[in-house]
Parts: sequence; structure tokens; C-alpha cells
Amino acid sequence: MMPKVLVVDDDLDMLSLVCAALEKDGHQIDTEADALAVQPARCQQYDLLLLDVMMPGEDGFSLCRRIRAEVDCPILFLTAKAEEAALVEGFGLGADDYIKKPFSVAELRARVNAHLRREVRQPTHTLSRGGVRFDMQAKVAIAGEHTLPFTRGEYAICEHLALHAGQVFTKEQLYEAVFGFEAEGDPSAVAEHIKNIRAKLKADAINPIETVWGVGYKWRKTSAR
Amino acid sequence: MMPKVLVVDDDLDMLSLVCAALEKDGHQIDTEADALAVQPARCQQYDLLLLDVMMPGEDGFSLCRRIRAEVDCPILFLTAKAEEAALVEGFGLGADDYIKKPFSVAELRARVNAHLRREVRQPTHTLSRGGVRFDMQAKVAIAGEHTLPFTRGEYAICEHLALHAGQVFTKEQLYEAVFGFEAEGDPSAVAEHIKNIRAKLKADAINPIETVWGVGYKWRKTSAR
DNA sequence: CGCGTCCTTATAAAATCCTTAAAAATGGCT
DNA sequence: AGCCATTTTTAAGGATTTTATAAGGACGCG
Repeated sequence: MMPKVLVVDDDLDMLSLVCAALEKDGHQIDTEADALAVQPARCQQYDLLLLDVMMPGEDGFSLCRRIRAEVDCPILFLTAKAEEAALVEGFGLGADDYIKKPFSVAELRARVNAHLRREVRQPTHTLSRGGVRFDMQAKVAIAGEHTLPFTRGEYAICEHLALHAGQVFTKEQLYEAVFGFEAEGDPSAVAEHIKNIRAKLKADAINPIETVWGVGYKWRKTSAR
Repeated sequence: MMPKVLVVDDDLDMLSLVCAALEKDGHQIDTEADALAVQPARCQQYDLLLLDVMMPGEDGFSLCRRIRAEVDCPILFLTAKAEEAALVEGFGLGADDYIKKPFSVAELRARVNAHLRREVRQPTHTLSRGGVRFDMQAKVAIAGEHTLPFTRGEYAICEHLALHAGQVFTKEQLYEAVFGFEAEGDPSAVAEHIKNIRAKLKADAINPIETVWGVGYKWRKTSAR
């Protein structure tokens, strides 16, 4: 799953330099020398955009302004302008980073990778929510220093709730989430599992599962409340 | 909804400078001078962390390494070290940005806001009307800083009214909206819910539900009053 | 066969919803 | 303006629904 990056710069030397740098990280790079040729629809296939600010024809800021509303991926500016006003303007347009020339290849790679990592939900198969750490590979949950003695079903329900923290699921939805197909089971079986999960979490004084009366259950969102 | 930011730095002058800058954007700032006192559980309530790299006791890199697995908000480093190796190391630890001292206040604000902006762009189906924010996934309504203790029926009626602000609904229509069609219930039950909704909203001094005499109820379209 | 997990059933507890009834408000009428 | 019919608001109580808890049995696996 190679991340796709589009680099827009009129300076061909710069283009080849940037490409060479990013290809070391295994990204797939496309280049474009003419900002006016960049349409929003085209950008939607990329995971990250690198725009030079100063270009003949259309500059990077104008390009960003033109496509930002329809493009959701991170946008990074490359610029020689070190002026603070320009930097603030860039961020104001919805940019995600602003790399000042001259920059080192290492810094460029580090910043690009940092944004991509956050964007593509990196292949980290662990998740921490509300004081519980889930190892989705090993299928174990850890609270504090000890692993929680969850059964398979309990772990599956717990992980599903934590993965979609804040969203409410009915018992039927949770049952399906665990068994995949439409296995018509008694919803009260889910209630039983919820009870056991809460009991096992109580030892660590954490209770992240809220019940939404008449609807179902949800994992309490950490940020909001 | 004010974003919460934690700043960790041993330099008290720097702390107050950073706080003053970020508070201009309406963020809620907490500070901590001792990195060793920062625990993962504490970090989970913040939307962004600002860490100084060079600190006595534990440095920023070590702190980041210690908490990154359990914290998924953006982490930004503040540093005087301009060396490329340190920068790459910082990003390698899962950092999201690296701000070199001396930095301008404008740049600090711009970068912090850029990360917060992207963080908030999460696909949460929310609706804000008349001072009340509805999270349709979590099935909760929030006014000001606290969630409203709506029951299922109250929330459903309230959301339906807010979603179609300005449109008048009879009690029967509202009843159907909540329970689907053909649920012939006493319309006065709806009046009961309206009363409870208004009572719970009164604590926040907002009263967006108007009664149209002889017809039904509607959510005031404009916040004019 | 023993063990653990999962499901079912039964009962208690909790919360919500609906009904009922009376008080207050509104609009139309003379 | 004053009165009346209608509608809305408010209040309280019981009925209903939903959830929590506990115990027992079915099933699969080693």
C-alpha cells in the first residue's frame, strides 16, 4: 500500500531532488510543473501534496486556495519565503506544514512521513483507549500492568467498542460485529458479555462502557465528555 | 468546544510566553514543568501536546517515547537543537511537528492550529443549532460544556426538531418521527417530552423550541430573539 | 471426561414512557 | 373588556420497557 504523493514545482531540479528523497521511503511520486494544470479531482487520488509557493503562472497559495475545499489530504508548502506573514497565510489556507528552503533531505522525509503516518493510520496494530491497551494481533487487552482475562467474545466486543469510541451500537449490531454474518442470537447474550467486561474492568477502577438507554452501548470518548 | 493543550517545559518564562500566545486562539492551556510528572493517563484528556526537548530530569524525547503508545493526539516538539539528527529522531518517535527556537509567536500559533484543525476534521456527524450541538453517532446533545441528560425519546424529538429547524411539526408527526409510523400514541405524551426538554435546556438559558398555537412545535430557525 | 466459553432463562432493578388530571394560557366571541 | 371554548403547560403516578444480575445448561475442545 504505497502512499501516493504529488509534487508541484516549476523547478525541475527541485522536482528530481524531492522525488529521489521520497522514493527512498517507498512512496509513489507524481510530479507536475504547472500549477494551473492541477485540478481538484486529480488531487483526490493522492495521500499528500507538496506545493512550491513561488511558481510562475499560479503560485502555491493560489493553488491551495483553489483545491482545498475538495481535497482532504495533507498539503505541505515548500518555500524560500521565510517571512512570517507568508507562513501564517499558508497555514491559514489550510496547509498542514511549511518547509523552508533550504531544507535537508532528512527533514523533508521526516516531515512527509510524519503526515503520512498520521493520515494512513500506520500499520500499528495496537490501540489505547481509556486506559486499556488492545493488541489486535495477539487479541489481548492490557490494563495497567496485567492483561485482562477476556474471553474471545468479550475481547471482540470490547475491541469493537473501543475502536469506534463514541459511537453507539445496539446489541444486534454488536452481535453481528463479533460473528460477521447475520447470526440471529439473543441480544441478552451481549448484555451478559458487557456485564463480564465491566466486572473485569472494575478491578482497575475503569469503566469506559456507557449504556445508552433504549439504544445500546458505547465506549466513552476520551476527548469529549 | 475549546481544544485542550498541555505544554511541558522547565523554563517558566517560555511557559508563560507559549500560554499567552495560545490563549489568544481560545485554547485551554495546562502547563507542567516536570516531565517526570506527566503520565499517559493524564495526556489522554488533551487534544495536543507541546514538549520541550531539552529539560533537566527527563527530556522531551524520553517523555514522548514513554507515552506515545497510549496517546494519539498530535505531539509537537519545541527545541533549540537545530541538528538534523535530532529532528529526524523526534519525528521517528511519532512526533507530528518540530518547531525550532527561536520561533515567532505567529508561527507557533499557526502550527498548533494547523494540527488541531486536522484533528477536529474527524468525520463526526454533528449538528449545531441554537447553542446545542448534536452528536448523531453518540446520540448525545451538548450545550456549553456539559452534555444534556436527555432520554432517548427526548433526544430523538429534540434532534428531529433541530434537524428541520424552522419547520412546524404537529404532535402526531413528532410521535411518528420518534417511533416510526403507525404508533398511535397519545399526543400529550409528546407535550410531556417537550416540557422535559425545555426544562433541561433552561439551565443553559436557551429555549429554542417555539410552540405554534393550534399547530405544534418548531425549532427557532435563527438565533435572533 | 473436565474445563471453559457461550448461550439461555429467570428474576430483580432501573429508567423511561404514557396516562390522567388539573392549572394556565391563548384566541375568538359577544 | 370580559367570558368561554380550546389548546397548551405542568404535575404526579402507575404501567411498560429496558437493563442488570445471577444461575444453570449446551456445546466444543483438549
